[in-house]
Amino acid sequence: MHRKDQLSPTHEMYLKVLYRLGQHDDVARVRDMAKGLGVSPGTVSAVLKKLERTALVRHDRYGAVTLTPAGTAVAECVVRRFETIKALLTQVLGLDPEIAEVDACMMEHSVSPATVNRMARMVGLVKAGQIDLQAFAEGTKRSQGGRCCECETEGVCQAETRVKSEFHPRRAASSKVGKKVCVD
Amino acid sequence: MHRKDQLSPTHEMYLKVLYRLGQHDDVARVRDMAKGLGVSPGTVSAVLKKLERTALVRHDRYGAVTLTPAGTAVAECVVRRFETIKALLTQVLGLDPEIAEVDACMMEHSVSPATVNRMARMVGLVKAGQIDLQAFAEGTKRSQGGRCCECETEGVCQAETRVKSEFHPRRAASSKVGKKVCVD
DNA sequence: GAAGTATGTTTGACACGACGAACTTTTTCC
DNA sequence: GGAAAAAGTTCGTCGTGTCAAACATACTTC
Repeated sequence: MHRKDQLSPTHEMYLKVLYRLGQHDDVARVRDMAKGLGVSPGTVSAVLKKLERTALVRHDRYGAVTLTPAGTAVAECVVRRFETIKALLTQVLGLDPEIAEVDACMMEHSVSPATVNRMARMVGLVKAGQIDLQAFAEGTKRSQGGRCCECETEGVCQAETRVKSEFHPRRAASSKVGKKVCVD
Repeated sequence: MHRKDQLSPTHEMYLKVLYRLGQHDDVARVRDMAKGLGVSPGTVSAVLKKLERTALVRHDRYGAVTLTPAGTAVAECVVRRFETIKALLTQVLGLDPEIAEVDACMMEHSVSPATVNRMARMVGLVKAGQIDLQAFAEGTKRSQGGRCCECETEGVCQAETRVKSEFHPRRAASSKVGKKVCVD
């Protein structure tokens, strides 16, 4: 499904987590990445090998993991996309930050540049008060609840939200928060 | 990566394509699905088998493929999500429909119900003229171009847009439209 | 400095979603 | 109604991303 000339969402996540770890701690290690990604250390080892082959990370055997300049550039792209999407979801659509993070984390890997760009501009204008969201803010209290609010069909809907793991909202420390069923 | 209790994006796409085919033609066949999904007939056969086991589709050997009521419900959920996201992207963010479709098709499988709900409401208010996007509409002409407009870093950015296949914008009949590099 | 614990790596296995090629059925059309 | 073409299925294979378990290395601590 994914193209050879492009990083997979998975690989982008590895870079992003590495980037975030670099901001918090001095050195990142396999263990930290595994924790941040909700994945086993063995898996991290394997993926790191590929990322090293493409010169996006440097990995001292049994030692520290660091981003190369190229890897950093990619990670920054991903983080920037994430922040923009999250800002749109929270500041324009008024979503709960937790939900916004999960959604943004899924979108950040494949959303088009044009879309991110528009999102950023929209956020900017809203923040600058040039677009008035008063009408939207009203009546936002409801529809936050636990049911599937998006569709009217009866039957099962796949929609679901989950607890986020430290840096990887999409990989839920194996605990789902709410399974929702279309009943309205 | 995907959970047992939830359909994978792939399976949702199969259902969606089947749904769309059902609207256009009388009966859907493997060939049509393969075409619509940009995938080989063998792959369709295999996936259909799984979808049949979970009672989402009915498939007469060497014959027609149809959605069960449960499958229809899921497909309708997906289509509804798609339409809502696309509407937000085009009508609120002013994106080109082609781009909006590609992006919406990627988001439709994992966006949370809460988010879709907010999107729908936002679209509604904008359409009803209760939110004024005049400020946004101005200055929208630029930033549509061929460069990576979302990030300032030098180096390579994974951002890319592609031609959509008939029903599956994400699986581009193997032709990329533009590879973009962060140069700004 | 040796033991015990933390961390990392390797290996073998698995499910998924995809392909191509060989084969089978169905359809078409002289 | 039989041959040729089109459609569908099956089979073997592949790459990805994952795990658990066995093994290797590094770090602590006495």
